[in-house]
Amino acid sequence: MPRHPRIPDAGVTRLSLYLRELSRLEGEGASFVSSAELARALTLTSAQVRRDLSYFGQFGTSGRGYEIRRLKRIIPRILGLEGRMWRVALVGSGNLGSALLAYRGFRERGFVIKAVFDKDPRKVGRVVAGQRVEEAGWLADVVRGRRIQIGIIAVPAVAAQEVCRRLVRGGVRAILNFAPVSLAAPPHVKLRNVDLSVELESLSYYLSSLNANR
Amino acid sequence: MPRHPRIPDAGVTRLSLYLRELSRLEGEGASFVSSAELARALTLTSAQVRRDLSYFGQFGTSGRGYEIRRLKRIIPRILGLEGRMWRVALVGSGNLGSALLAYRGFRERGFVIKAVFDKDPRKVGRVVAGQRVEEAGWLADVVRGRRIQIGIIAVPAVAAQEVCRRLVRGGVRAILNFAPVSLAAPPHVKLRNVDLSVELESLSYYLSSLNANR
DNA sequence: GCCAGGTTGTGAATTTTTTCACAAACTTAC
DNA sequence: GTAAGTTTGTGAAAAAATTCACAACCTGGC
Ligand SMILES: NC(=O)c1ccc[n+]([C@@H]2O[C@H](COP(=O)([O-])OP(=O)(O)OC[C@H]3O[C@@H](n4cnc5c(N)ncnc54)[C@H](O)[C@@H]3O)[C@@H](O)[C@H]2O)c1
Ligand SMILES: NC(=O)c1ccc[n+]([C@@H]2O[C@H](COP(=O)([O-])OP(=O)(O)OC[C@H]3O[C@@H](n4cnc5c(N)ncnc54)[C@H](O)[C@@H]3O)[C@@H](O)[C@H]2O)c1
Repeated sequence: MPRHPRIPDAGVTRLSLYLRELSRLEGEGASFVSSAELARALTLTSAQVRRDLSYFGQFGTSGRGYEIRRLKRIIPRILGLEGRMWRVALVGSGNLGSALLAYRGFRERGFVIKAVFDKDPRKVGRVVAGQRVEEAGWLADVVRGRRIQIGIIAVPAVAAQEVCRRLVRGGVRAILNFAPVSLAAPPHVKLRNVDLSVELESLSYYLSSLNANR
Repeated sequence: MPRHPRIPDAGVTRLSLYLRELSRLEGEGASFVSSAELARALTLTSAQVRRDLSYFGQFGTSGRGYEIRRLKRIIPRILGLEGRMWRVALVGSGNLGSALLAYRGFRERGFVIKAVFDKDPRKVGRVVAGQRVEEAGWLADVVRGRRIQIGIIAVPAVAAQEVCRRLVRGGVRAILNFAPVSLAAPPHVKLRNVDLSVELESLSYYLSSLNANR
């Protein structure tokens, strides 16, 4: 199987968005979609859509656009979602962790939570959304034992680096971090941060009347 | 007061990260920080740090670096966080909405939730984290009446566009959207999306062995 | 006052990402 | 079969973002 070319980071994100949009279009009964339509729905340019897809092959038909069913098979393949479930560990079953755990959308997209950890003895043993919360002490061993590949960190900032270390020790190769700290991890581990305060602050920047740009 | 220059979108995000990091450094007793240190902590380059800051003025001292207390006053000013609280409406008090509502971090960063809406009669009237959940029917009027500037959408995807419309009608000028749909809003409204499935899928892309790049 | 060491701010160069623009390809209608 | 109308895929151009690299500057020691 061919090695994929270098696509911009933002391009990978857009592939996911195309996939989401394709499902919606299919639900509406459409069978083909043009780059222009897709672009309009996602506020991009049609050239961008075509370029993103062209990194991976030629999937369109001149004069018709892209066959939705075809793209819906191809994009998951590109994203590494085809015919598999990624095994995920969630660390921290507090407010945010519980919301993530209850969310059914992840499974539909190919991610299944195989372990939930907390260090609070009052939470350990509880069953949340069908998952038993486990003692964080054995995190690394459990993660390794269950062949978990992705970790989600939803613990307070002070604990996040230590949790990250344990996840890495357990062998995960990717981490989604919700704690507002910058984590250090070895280069073979892909880190991704979601910081909601940062998102709001960015809105603030654009709101504040001084920055009337855009 | 001078109009700010055009800084890359990612640069705005980094300003928030600098601010976060500065608080940490201050907590450790530091009083100056160099661009190289800041860069190391956030896995950026020192040139990038200097460039980002230089868009807004000259805040450093050759040979010493940046005075932490000074930067901690200046960055909030740039981000529009100085001496004010942004008034926020949260729509949807389900799993995710409740987690957001309970989060104390937003207030510390200058965002205060002034209204919470839900359309489920069983949820309306409940008090979550000190906030009474209100009937979503009057959303636009309430938002306008309380002079709310930012909306957070935490409702199911199918309801998100309608909620967006109402928020806009109520006069918000920025929206943080958690629903996995692409929203349409007038150009004066700044939209920002957080799609956690997209984040996971991006991790999947980098994990999947076909993409050994990076 | 001078020197050694360290760091900024920023033009210029480079790299990355996006957009333009059009030949080639396909579709539909007649 | 042909013509009119679409839309792709992609070189080439443009724009945007990042990095290089260094003069200028500041500090602290002596
Ligand atoms: N709740 C939100 O909406 C929100 C918003 C933005 C950011 N965040 C961030 O997400 C993270 C979690 O937030 P939350 O609101 O769920 O906090 P929370 O306090 O409700 O939950 C944190 C959970 O982590 C557990 N924990 C602490 N240390 C641990 C460890 N070493 N190992 C395992 N578990 C441990 C705690 O027992 C608790 O159950 C925090 O870093 C927070 O800053 C949350
Ligand atoms: N929970 C998560 O971890 C998670 C993760 C990723 C994405 N999301 C997205 O975030 C959104 C919320 O997720 P959730 O898990 O909290 O869902 P949820 O079903 O727990 O909560 C949704 C809430 O919105 C309310 N609601 C529905 N229509 C409404 C309307 N028109 N006006 C006002 N309120 C309305 C419902 O009554 C409910 O209380 C969804 O779009 C979901 O896809 C959630």
